[in-house]
Amino acid sequence: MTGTGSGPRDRTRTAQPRRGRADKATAIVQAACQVFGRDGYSRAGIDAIAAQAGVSTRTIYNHFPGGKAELFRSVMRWSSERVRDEQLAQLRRYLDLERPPHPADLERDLLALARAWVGLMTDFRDHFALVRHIYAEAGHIPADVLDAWQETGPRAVGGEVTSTMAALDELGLIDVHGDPAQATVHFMALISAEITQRSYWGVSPLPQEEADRLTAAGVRVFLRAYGSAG
Amino acid sequence: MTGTGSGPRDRTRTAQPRRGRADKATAIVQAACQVFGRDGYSRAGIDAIAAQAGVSTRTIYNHFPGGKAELFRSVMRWSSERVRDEQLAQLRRYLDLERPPHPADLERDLLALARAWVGLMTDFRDHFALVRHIYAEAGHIPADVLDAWQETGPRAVGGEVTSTMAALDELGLIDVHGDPAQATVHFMALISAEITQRSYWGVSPLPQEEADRLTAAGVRVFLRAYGSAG
DNA sequence: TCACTTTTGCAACGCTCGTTGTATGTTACC
DNA sequence: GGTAACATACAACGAGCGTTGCAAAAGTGA
Repeated sequence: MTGTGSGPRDRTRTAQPRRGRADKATAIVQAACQVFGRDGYSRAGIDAIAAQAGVSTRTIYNHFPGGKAELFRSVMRWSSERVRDEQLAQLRRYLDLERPPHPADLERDLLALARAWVGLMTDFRDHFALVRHIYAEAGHIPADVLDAWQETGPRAVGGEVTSTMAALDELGLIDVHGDPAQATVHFMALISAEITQRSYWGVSPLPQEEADRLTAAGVRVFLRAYGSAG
Repeated sequence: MTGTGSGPRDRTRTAQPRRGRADKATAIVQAACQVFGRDGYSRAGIDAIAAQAGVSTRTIYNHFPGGKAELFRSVMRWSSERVRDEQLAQLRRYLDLERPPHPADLERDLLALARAWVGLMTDFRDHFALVRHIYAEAGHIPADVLDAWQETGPRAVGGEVTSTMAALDELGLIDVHGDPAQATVHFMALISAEITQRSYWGVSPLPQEEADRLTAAGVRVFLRAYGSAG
């Protein structure tokens, strides 16, 4: 059927809605984030990404001459920077060290931060799905790409949280037992562990109130272990 | 070289070492566990699995008529049962509820269990790599297969640990604050969170002493939060 | 030694998919 | 309005891979 030999003649079909031209790149990256997050690198097809972006296959190669690999790298950078900025914004919003919280308000603020972060898991579901694929396929991603991603993404956020933990320790609001970095990891683990487990790592999301309950429990446990009285 | 047209004539090559015949099936599953864990479902090739198992491609299809999909399901079952049995064995070894620990020995026993479990992560590296792929590709695995896996694997272990937590609570050794399942999740998260993070989810393993230190820290934090005094 | 099962090598099919070239159509800018 | 940059449709190539059939070879057991 492909060889009817009709040639480029019957191009009568009246143009799909053509938009701008520079934002195509971001549309492609955004669509690629969805498809890579859903299917992973190997399973994800260029055609699927093109369809999702409302763009022709050829356009992808025009914007990303490196093909699938370059596109994936771009998605990693774009998505992790976006989420990192959002996470840091929430951190500064709920734990502004210029105006440290009253001891009585510490749990409230930590809980607000935790809820905001857990909310980001559903707001940026594609991103976290992509992250799962990244860790699963870490052995097939060039080391420098992996390192650069870790540096600008998770490690940047972790560093900021660690600074915050250290500051809270200085203020006597918590007791990090000499290791603010460890307190950071434990905090993040406690607020997300049960949710990620119960929701199949985000595959089947939990009702809001249930997620809130589990988050609050994590914060309480953190404070039992790291509260200044503990 | 394959297309010399010589036909099946020059079969002079003197037979590779032929072994038994029934254990080929387990050899295939074991090899498939390695390859699936390393490469994931899509990337893993039947040829690679056959080579790893020291078996011809055709033999795989003789043992698993369902092809790649059936083989993957068999690997999921086989691997998770193996690890589950090992985890349960360690649990009963270090926390035998027939002979509950002295309060003074609780931390020692919890730490021993935690270290044993963390050790399994390296002993069964292929399995945990496979698990990462399972979670990343959960959307592409039939729901019943996923559920059956969860049931016989993680949930079985979690249930046993939860029973243990409840029993320790009854004995006044810890205080689960009314939710032993939550204590279980938090325990597992705390003992493994920093290790999985620092070791790139197991891609670049940590030195033994470092892993021990982080595990011990996790256990201490757990006891600060869930100790009967807390 | 002789049937019978299992394993193997090999070729081939069919399909998917990444990638590229090219001619045509469309949009933006001056 | 004309020109240059950008997008699209289409076709095609090539490689990889899952899968199957088949006949030779090797092991197994009486």
